[in-house]
Amino acid sequence: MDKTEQIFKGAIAAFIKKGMQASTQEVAKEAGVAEVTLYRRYSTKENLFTTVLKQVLEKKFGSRVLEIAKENDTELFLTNIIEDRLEVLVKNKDLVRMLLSESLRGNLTEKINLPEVIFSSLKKGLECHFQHKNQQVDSDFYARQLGGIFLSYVILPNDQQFDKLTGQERRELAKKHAKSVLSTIEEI
Amino acid sequence: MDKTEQIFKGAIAAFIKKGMQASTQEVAKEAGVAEVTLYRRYSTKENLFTTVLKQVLEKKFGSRVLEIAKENDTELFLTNIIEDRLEVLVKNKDLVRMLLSESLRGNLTEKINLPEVIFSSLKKGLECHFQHKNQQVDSDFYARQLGGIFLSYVILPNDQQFDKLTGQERRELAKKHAKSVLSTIEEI
DNA sequence: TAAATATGTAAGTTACTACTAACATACATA
DNA sequence: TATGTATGTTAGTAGTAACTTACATATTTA
Repeated sequence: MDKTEQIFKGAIAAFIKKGMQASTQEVAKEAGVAEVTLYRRYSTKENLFTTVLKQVLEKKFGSRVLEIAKENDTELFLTNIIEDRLEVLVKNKDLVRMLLSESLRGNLTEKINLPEVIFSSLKKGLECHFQHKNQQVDSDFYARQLGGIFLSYVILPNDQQFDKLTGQERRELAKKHAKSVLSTIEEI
Repeated sequence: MDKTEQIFKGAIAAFIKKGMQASTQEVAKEAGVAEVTLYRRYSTKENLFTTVLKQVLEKKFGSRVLEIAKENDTELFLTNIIEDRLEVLVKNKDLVRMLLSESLRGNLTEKINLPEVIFSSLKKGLECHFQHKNQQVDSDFYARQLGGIFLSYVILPNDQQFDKLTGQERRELAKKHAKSVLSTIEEI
């Protein structure tokens, strides 16, 4: 019965449904809390959302990228990162879509600007991996390539639901994408 | 001084700035037209926007995909399609971002749902191309791959502005992406 | 137990916005 | 010239939403 948790869950639910346009009334209702409580705690609607989203972003999308980057085999590294991030993003598809939508509108501050966060995190991972290998690559290009893969599964219509694939199938899909990225790296 | 054109331009300007949340007042101001004129012509704000956007979408994003698909060499076909669509999308980046944002929110009807439009148009192009070549490929997968490339340039931050590349540089970039896609096709 | 703190209720303020109505004016056409 | 049509101006309606205030009640803490 932690009020804070109630508010967080309510805010996220409302946010997923309507984005930042969700009214404080709706948030209060979802949370089972008085509207004025939200204002006493967070002062403004905007502050409420950014506070909540910042925390959720860390919790749900907390980056394992740097850890994965330690893998020495590049194809394996790419496969792992694709598999890992794709799983997280697709699992939280509705939330991700709202975050993207609001980011595109410029409503979200830097720390919760999802494209920014995704891109820079991937870039760091790539830099880390290839530094280990003493290999020079255009990390911007490959971060973009990876980011594009993730975006495509979240934004483009997907009939053959990623969710419904078995672990094995997902791994193969990730590997396929990894090879595609790798092919351009080896070009250099 | 065509009023219709004024209204279209004003509506698009307002839409780019604020999305469907743009008020009719703002549209009227941008267009240099009385607010009530909008209602007399389009009845509702929603109708105004969908009418305007549908037309703009056709005019600016009119698909050359099928034409390009006739190219017999697959690498060339991919390079051409990537170069062509990337140019159009990046040139209209602000508009595209708003369209994506609204599509993600589910505010736009089918005909102007940009992810849908992009994906299905790419898919058709791929099917057309490979049918000519009597080759069987997973067009869903490759349409997704191409779509991901486009999305990455519109959504992800890009410091080395695509806009500022020369024609030659763009072509090389497109070719690089094309080869990446091709590498997974040849896997089969 | 007493005081401080967190919450709920209810009402209100202010500002915005989609949309309408009434009337006036400009312009083209018959 | 007379009439219809497109537009502008102004005012208004009704609904919504962010945020505030005042007061009552519950819960925690000292």
